[in-house]
Amino acid sequence: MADPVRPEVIDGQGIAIRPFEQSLPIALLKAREAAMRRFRPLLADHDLTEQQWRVLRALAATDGAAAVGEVAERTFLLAPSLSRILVNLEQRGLVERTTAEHDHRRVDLSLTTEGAALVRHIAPGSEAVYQHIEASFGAERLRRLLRELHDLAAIDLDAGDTTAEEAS
Amino acid sequence: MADPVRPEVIDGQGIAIRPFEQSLPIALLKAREAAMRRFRPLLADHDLTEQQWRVLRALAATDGAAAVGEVAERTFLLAPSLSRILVNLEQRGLVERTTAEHDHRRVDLSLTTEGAALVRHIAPGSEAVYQHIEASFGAERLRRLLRELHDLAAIDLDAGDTTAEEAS
DNA sequence: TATTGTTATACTCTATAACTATA
DNA sequence: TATAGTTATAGAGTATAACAATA
Repeated sequence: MADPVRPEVIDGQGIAIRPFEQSLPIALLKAREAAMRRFRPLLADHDLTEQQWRVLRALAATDGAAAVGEVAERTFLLAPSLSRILVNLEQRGLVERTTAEHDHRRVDLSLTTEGAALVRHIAPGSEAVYQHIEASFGAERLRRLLRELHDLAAIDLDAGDTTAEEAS
Repeated sequence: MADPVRPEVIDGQGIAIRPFEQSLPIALLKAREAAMRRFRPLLADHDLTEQQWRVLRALAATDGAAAVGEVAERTFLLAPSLSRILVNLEQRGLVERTTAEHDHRRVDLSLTTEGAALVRHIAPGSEAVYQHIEASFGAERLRRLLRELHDLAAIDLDAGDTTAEEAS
C-alpha cells in the first residue's frame, strides 16, 4: 500500500525527504506555541504553569472528585509529573487530596474553594482568548480543526509498529 | 466584537468555561504527541532527540551553510538551547561550525559528510511514517490540516495584547 | 552602540525505575 | 500478585540575563 520512498522533494543536498516546512510535528508545535503565547500571560499573572492550569481545569470540569490516575490521563501528564504538581497545588491551597473511602490506595482530587475561585477568576480571560482566535481564524474553522486534531490523535494510536519494521 | 463571556458550557462546579476536551492547546499537544510517537523510535535508534533531529533536518534542507540565528528560527529553538545542541552535534561529528568570512560574529553551520549520511539513512523511515499517516488519515486531509495549522500559527502572531487587557 | 552567539543559572517537565501501601 | 501513587534520579528543554567578540 505504501511505496518505500516517494519523496515529494529532493532537498539541497540530494537527500530524499519531505520539505522541512511540511513537517507535521513542527507545524503542530508552532500552532501550539502561537496559541499558548496568548494564554501564558494570563496564567503567569497567577503564577501558574501551563501544566498546573491543565490540572485545575480538569478538576473544575469534574463533578465532585477524580482519582489521580484519571486526572493524569485527562491532562496528558505522567504520574510522577502530576504528583509533583499536586504537591505544589496542595501547598498553595488550591487542590485537596483525600484518600478514597472504599479503596485506600486511591487518592481523590478536588478543587478547594480557593481553587475553584481562581479558575472562575481566570476563566473569562481564557474565554476571551478563544473569542479572539475565533474572530481571526473563524469559529467554524476552529471547530473543524479541533475535530481533525482529535481524529489524527486517535488514528495514530493503532498499528503502532509498522514504522519500526519499515524503518530498520 | 467579542462578548466578554459566552461560555459554551457551564461545567460541573458552575464555572463558565469551555469544556476541557475542546482545549485547543491540548488538542494540539495530543496530536503532536501521537505523531511524534511514531518518529521517536526512529530517532532513538540513532541517539537523537527530537530537537537534534530538527537541527539536522533544517541543515539538510539548506543549500550550503546557514547562520545559527537562521537555524534557531527555522527549528523553533531558542539560541541557548541551540547552542548546547550544536556542541553535542559537533562533538559527534555530524555538524560543522565555521566562522563566517565577511562577518566574524556570525557562525555558519553545515552538515558534515557523516551528518548528511545519517540524515540520508533516517530519511526513508521518516518518509514511511508519513506514508502511514497519509494512509490512515488521508493525504489530502493531511495537506489541508498542515495548511490550517500554518494559518493558525500566522494569524495568532498579530494583535498580541488584546488578551492581556481583557484578562486583567 | 547594536548585533551574533555563547555561557550561566534557575526552573520545569519527561521518562524510567524503585518503592510504599493497599487490594 | 497486581494496582495506585509517590519518590528518586537522570536528562533535556525553556527562558532570562549576563557576557564576549565583532561590527
